[in-house]
Amino acid sequence: MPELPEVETTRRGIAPHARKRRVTKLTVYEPRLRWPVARELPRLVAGRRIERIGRRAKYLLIGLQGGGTLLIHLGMSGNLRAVPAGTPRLKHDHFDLLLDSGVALRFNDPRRFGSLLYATGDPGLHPLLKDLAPEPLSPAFSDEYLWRVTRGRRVSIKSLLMNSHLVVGVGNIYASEALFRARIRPRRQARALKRAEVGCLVRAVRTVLKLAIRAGGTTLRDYRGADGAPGYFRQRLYVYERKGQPCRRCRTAVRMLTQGQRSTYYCPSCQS
DNA sequence: ACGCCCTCCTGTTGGC
DNA sequence: TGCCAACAGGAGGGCG
Repeated sequence: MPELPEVETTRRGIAPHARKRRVTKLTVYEPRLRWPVARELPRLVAGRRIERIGRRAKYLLIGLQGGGTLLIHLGMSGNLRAVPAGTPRLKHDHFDLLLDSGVALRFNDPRRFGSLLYATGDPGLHPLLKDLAPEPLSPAFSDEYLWRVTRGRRVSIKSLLMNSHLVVGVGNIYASEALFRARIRPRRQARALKRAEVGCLVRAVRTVLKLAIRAGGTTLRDYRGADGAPGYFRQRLYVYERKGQPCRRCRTAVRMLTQGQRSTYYCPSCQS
């Protein structure tokens, strides 16, 4: 589920609840997530004020008074929602961050690919964050940057878009959508892209992520924002999960192929 | 360094 | 209807 737009939507939904609040208690019901939740985390965060609620790539960052930061990753099927304290726990609810306002930030993740980590000091120096590519909505993600990292790469451009050491925030949905918008076939080798195509792709990535954020993300199955509402970008998808259906630009049937064990969708007529 | 493939986990879907 | 394989939004890690 959650690619950058969904994580950003979650961040925006959580922020009004979390800002300036104190963490009353962290309750971990199921520590067996993608990375085991540190046993000492509850006593480490209890009583501390939340000073900042940020995002880096697909990680939510909850900055605490005194310098530490909670890192929350939603994995494939995770949600973080603001619920009233005492709301009955459902299956796959793995932790509650209870706030002094009586709101709990509740993490639900059926597949348990998500994570709850803690960084001391600068979260950007955490091992899982330190080698991430620039933010796609920042100036650092420039034509020049993508041109440089695509040079000499034999990997397909679609797989490259999903490599978080080169591009962050773009997952399986938005990789297909960005390539459609840039009119580039997903199987092209990254190194074969022309300069103009790279520029077009940078703009396409930015545009699709911004539009999806504006729509509250894409809900295919599980995804819900912090208030429980689905995202509405699904109805704006051009190719993703539209195999066999007419391309919304030219009416040619959308095709599906497999790259790196992931499904890719494209229009054989619009994209070359 | 690079690129490919496997893995973690549960739930849903589609084919027989 | 039931069973089982395939597949699902991420991404670290191991291997050649």
